[in-house]
Amino acid sequence: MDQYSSSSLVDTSLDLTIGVTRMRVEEDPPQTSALVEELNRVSAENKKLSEMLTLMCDNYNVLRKQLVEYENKSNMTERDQTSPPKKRKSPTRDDAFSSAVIGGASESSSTDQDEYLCKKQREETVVKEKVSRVYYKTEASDTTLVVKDGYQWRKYGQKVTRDNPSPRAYFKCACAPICSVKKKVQRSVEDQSVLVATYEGEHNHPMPSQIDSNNNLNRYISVGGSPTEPAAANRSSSLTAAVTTVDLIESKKVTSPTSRIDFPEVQKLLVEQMASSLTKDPNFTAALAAAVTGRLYQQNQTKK
DNA sequence: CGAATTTGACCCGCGC
DNA sequence: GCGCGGGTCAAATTCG
Repeated sequence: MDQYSSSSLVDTSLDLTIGVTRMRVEEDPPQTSALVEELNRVSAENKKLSEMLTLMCDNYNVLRKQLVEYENKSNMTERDQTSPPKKRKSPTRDDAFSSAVIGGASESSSTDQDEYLCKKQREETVVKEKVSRVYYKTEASDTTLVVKDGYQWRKYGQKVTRDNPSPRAYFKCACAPICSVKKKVQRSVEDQSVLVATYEGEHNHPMPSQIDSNNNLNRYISVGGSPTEPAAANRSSSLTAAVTTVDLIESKKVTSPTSRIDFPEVQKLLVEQMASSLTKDPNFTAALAAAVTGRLYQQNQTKK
């Protein structure tokens, strides 16, 4: 949580004015004023957007605090009730394998007692397992149930469930059985463009995409939990998109910090590339739309 | 040709 | 006990 609140302090400005203003002034005075005006307008807009984003982050933090408090309260009451979890435990060989390895009792013939112990261990691990849900905004036309969260997954099943007409895809972490994290991905009933990913468990290894930091995946800024845990419960899709964009901007900012200072032509090129890649990037447009609609919604709420 | 994905069969918990 | 439904397995298929 603190990690995220710190992210709200991050300078989200696109900083599109870098050196360009000075460059133009020297070259072509008649056009400069218009360009400067345009740049000022864009940076003002940019400033507004970053303010909105900061505001949204703050609001999110407040909401999240409330949610955590609420969850803590409900967990306390759940603990009082001694009834075991109703949901069926995954009776996978992975679980049996892991519990056997942890217990150091592999290759033994399974007696009833062993089975019972395994079952008990399984129950305990399931109770301990972190289950979190993450919403991803995608194109409605995009029929794939692929969520680029930075980790590598292996699909092991797909099912159409009763409560939702769209199929649910089942994934295991590609590092299984070392990492026993699973996720389910299904389109939201309410909004087909929203993918709901349910994560079970925590990764015990770093995110593979961290090595390749320049790819444009839907990377996360961890809001809660461990840094390797991508999911945080009940994150809104708009926020995810906004967060992605902040991340994206930041990554683009650090692409070539030295060339920005030294070479005006490179600066110009960089700015153009940045602008074009941002406008082409669906994540950016989605984040922008989310930020604006969020703000509008907020204004409507305050008016009422 | 090996790895990844698809998909029908199967397993198991739960409600009736 | 039986059927339903969610979850998993594994053979078949596709892909790079």
